[in-house]
Amino acid sequence: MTSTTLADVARAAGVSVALVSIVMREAPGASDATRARVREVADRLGYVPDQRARLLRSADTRLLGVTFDLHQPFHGDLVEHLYAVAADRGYDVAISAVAPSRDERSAVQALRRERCDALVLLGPGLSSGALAALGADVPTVVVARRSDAPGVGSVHGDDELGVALAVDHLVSLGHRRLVHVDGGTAPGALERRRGYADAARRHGLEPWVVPGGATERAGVDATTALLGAPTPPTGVVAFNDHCASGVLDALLRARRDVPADVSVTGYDDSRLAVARQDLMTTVAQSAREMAERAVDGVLGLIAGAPAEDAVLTPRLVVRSTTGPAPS
Amino acid sequence: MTSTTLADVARAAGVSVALVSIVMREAPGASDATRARVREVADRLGYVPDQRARLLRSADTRLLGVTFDLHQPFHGDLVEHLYAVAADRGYDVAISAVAPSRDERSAVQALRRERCDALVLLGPGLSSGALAALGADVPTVVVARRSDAPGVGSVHGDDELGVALAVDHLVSLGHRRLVHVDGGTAPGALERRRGYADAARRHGLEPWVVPGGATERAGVDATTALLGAPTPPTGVVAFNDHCASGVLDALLRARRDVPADVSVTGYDDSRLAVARQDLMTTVAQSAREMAERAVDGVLGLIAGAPAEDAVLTPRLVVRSTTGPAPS
DNA sequence: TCGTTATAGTAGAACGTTCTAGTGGACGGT
DNA sequence: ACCGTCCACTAGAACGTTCTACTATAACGA
Repeated sequence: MTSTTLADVARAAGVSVALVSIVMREAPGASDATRARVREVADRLGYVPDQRARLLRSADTRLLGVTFDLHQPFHGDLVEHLYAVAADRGYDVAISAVAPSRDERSAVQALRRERCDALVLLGPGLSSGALAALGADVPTVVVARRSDAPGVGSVHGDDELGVALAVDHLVSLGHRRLVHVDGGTAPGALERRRGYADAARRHGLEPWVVPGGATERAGVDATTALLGAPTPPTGVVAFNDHCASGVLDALLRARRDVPADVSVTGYDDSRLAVARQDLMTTVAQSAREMAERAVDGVLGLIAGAPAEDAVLTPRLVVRSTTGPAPS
Repeated sequence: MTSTTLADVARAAGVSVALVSIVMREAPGASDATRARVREVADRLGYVPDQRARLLRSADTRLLGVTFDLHQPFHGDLVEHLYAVAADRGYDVAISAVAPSRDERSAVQALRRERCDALVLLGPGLSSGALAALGADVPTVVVARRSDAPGVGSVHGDDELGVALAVDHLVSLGHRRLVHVDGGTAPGALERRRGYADAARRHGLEPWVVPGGATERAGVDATTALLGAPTPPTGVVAFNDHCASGVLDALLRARRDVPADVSVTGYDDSRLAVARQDLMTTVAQSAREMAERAVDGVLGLIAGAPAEDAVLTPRLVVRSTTGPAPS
């Protein structure tokens, strides 16, 4: 039941431990003949290298610690890309989940015990003080959040620009009565609110913001209230895809046709945006690009570069929930 | 930048390495006075124990490896509970994600390198041969799937019973024209199909199954086809919540009222079931209970008990997508 | 006074790997 | 014949912890 070690393989192959290590690491210093023989023996014994012992020996672990929220689909996308990007740069990834019953401190602590070379935190709720303290100990980059902590890098989308893209799109389709169902106190909500207001004014429109949130329910509730308005909007810029999904639900229930009567935009281009029957027009943040900037950010920090704040340009994805304004 | 070790703390506190180890582990063998002093020094130096070195020394790692699908919300729930249950049993959890770009083999291999004491695989797609081979090396339990591999435990819901609960519920509401939108080749689809057919016949109804799938789109497509039938169903038993969500979408689009015209049931009680405006009637599998059975299953295997197949009893959650059959 | 026993503490091996500093032999040039 | 160089390979230390075996010291009963 106890696992095979380098020493077992060495004994069985009649060579030294060091040589087996050389062969397993594909390092120079062994003839092709012995290489083949050692490999054969290792396979036969079912040898699996012990990661802990390996890392313990070498100074750097080439391990990137990532915390993410288990219930945030976009984090799933990010983690997937982080695996790929890190592998490409020769790094391994250790992930640690955050959930209602498992706070961020525990998640980070678990990674620190693993002695990760650097940390990538996805949408962390940590205070900027805690973040700064962490960043002082280990190279850290936060994703999908602005970093206000010195020494800690960050990667996030340009939310103001993203919302402006949605507004521009609707205006170009002839819409004049635009409403923003906002994100309340969710991260990024402030920027999106501001982006909406600025864009609206730029087009000579009076900003119209109703309180919402980051969930379907918030979208439903806001829309129900809106439909009672004397002159309902023809275009809705929702805080995110979840919220937009709620908006669509409520509109459908109220027998409004999308996009003939009302156009709706989401934000995030999550799985949700393409799961519904009507594919959603939304603002996409490239998970791949975010992952790349995050990994390169921490690698920079490891190499001694100063922390930087990477702002990515979002992209409008036009699908079937937006169309010409009703005449 | 290099981290503080036991030796550093020992030197600073003027005691031996072993004593610091004793204090950090809260093991007996140190006076309260020194305990306090050593702790103070450790805190001051910012000592964080090195998990790798610690585990390397002790024979068992008290580490449970878990693989899960990044894009499966129910897996998120399971992982969250696994963290809690494992902690309760004195075990730590290492998670490794499966995603389109990261196959199960890599995910499992990463955990094996960590020398986990046991493996819990959530909804694995591994062949039963591969599973058996794995189980021979390390105690393994699969969750949300039947294990056909000898030596490998499993935990899953009683799908036939779950679907029967949904059918019974609809029949008790007076429905007679029930259709099952099935899950195609998805895991569990076969059992749910069978459960539906048996239950229908038990009530003297002719089973009516249409091909579906595990996605919103499948639900939409199946429903669109159904609405063209000469006598459309009054009750729809969908393969899962995603599928049911698509069914609801399509019904709403077609101006059918739920539940006045048609009743719909989902399966899984995922976040989706309560995210929609109309809270979904669905069959719940307790994630908490699954996590408990899974952890206890692997602990049993570690202790030398034979592998077992735990079948959990599902529960019907009645919400607002089901109601009396139209007269 | 003397053992006996409990308690506080220490030295050093061990875990499985990588890395440094070699050893010894084959080969080639002078 | 001799020196140098390259190559395949090895011995043993090192990483940071835990664990076993051991040594002092103090307290206690007789």
